Amino acid sequence: MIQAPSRRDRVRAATTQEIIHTARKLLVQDGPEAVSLRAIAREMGMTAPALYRYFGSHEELLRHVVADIFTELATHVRTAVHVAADASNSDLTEAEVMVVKMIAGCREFRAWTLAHVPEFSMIFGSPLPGMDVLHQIQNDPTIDCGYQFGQVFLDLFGDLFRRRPFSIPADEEIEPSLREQLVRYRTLVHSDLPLGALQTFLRCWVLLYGSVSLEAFGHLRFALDDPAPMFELMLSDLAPMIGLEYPLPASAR
Amino acid sequence: MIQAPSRRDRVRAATTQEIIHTARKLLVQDGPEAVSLRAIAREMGMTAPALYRYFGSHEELLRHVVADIFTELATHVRTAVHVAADASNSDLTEAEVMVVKMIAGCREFRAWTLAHVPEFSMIFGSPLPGMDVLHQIQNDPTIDCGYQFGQVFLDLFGDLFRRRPFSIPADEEIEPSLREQLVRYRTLVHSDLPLGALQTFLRCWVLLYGSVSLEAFGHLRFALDDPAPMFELMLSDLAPMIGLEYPLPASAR
DNA sequence: TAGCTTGCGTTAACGCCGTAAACTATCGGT
DNA sequence: ACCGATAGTTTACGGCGTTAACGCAAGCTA
Repeated sequence: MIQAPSRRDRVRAATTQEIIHTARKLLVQDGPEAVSLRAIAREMGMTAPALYRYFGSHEELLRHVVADIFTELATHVRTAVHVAADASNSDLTEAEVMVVKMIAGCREFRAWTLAHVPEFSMIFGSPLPGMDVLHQIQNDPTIDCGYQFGQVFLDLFGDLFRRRPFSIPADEEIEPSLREQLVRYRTLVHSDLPLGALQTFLRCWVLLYGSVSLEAFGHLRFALDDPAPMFELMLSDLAPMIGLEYPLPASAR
Repeated sequence: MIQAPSRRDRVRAATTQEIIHTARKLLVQDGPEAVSLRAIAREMGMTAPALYRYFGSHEELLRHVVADIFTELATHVRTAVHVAADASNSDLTEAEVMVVKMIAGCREFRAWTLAHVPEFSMIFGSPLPGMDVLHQIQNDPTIDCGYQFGQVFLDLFGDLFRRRPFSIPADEEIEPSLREQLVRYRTLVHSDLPLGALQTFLRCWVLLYGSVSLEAFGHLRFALDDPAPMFELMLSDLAPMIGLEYPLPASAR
């Protein structure tokens, strides 16, 4: 039978989100070092030890913040993809729409990142020590949300491949140790894509992550003030890997 | 006239290096948070305020550590390149040797990184806040050493291009705003390479940085336990951009 | 309705941290 | 022999994560 929400559920559930959002606010306003338990509590009109009712430690709180950021990013990319699909020229084929969606997803990933550098640094910068161990821990929010984010791009990629197949390496062409790992990965994410497609997917991810994080972290500033054109170049590297020409034909823009 | 080294030069010059090395030791042993002034001083049998004789603040000390790491990495890559050249088959042409050197440089960058993840995170992870401002500050060791590191790969790249020219975009094919920035970059680093070569250089840097940092930060672990094959794939993406076939012909390995 | 339990907060305290100020010992040069 | 600089000390302040002990109010139960 269904029970009425207990006091714990009502109050506490609302407050954990408040804490996380306060932490994010501090992160954005004052940088990563400013996200201290005392500062969060101060901002909320509480005292620091009170936060221990909600999180076991400062680090656990941060991991929930990371999870929150991950899901927000995933949502942003997903909705940007849908918006692009809806707004696309209505006489495009389904396959062409997939191309539009793919490009929109990559562009939104970059756009969100540049608009949220502190958050991006938190989830994609140097990992908190002890992150390695997390893969063995159950029920960690970070891991789940990270996978959920990866799934957004993987779904996009899978749809594109099914509707507009492109050339991928055959299983025998894949380096054996990689092939074995791709098999594991495929079962982990319950995908039915061929291994070659997964290999291409990861290659695309390397490109996308590389160019975006380079830009966000300022590691191209030694050469360029505005790395935007480099992102476009990256997209032209990406396109042939998934059977597209780039820049896109005018009809798909 | 030449003066004998004053007491300041003798003692102080030796000790700043000691401090930096102690900081690095703590970084490697106990992680980035463990690099505190008190911990460094403790390790050296001193008290924390003594360190203020050598560095104006904790952050300034960290910037010197970053500079130290940058130069070490640059040295490692440079010597690995030389070693590879010396060890290479003696009946190779000069141009073929350049290929060997290029590959060796990229491999050493990855190898050093994986063997020094904490150091890599420090210099290439999410930037310390205030890094943006540093570009206006003079005499900052971090900036100089960062450029020095970049120069290693740029020299390698330039030599390869001169001895074994590959196809690059013409100036007119480069996106105008990027072209303008490349002109600035070229004068900044005193290079005489064509702009198209510099554009290709930066594209290679995106690829190399992306795959290596992805691996070092564990952002491929959601899919792969051992991302080494992905690095090889990245090299095969890189090779055609600079006119090489990859995997290399047996003679050049 | 009285009393007990539980959830959610407090205060106080411990040992870290970066940093500043005042002080001290030691050494080289005049 | 003294002076000034160098390189360290001690002490102190405020902020940090974390723990322990305590308080209060709402909810359930007898």
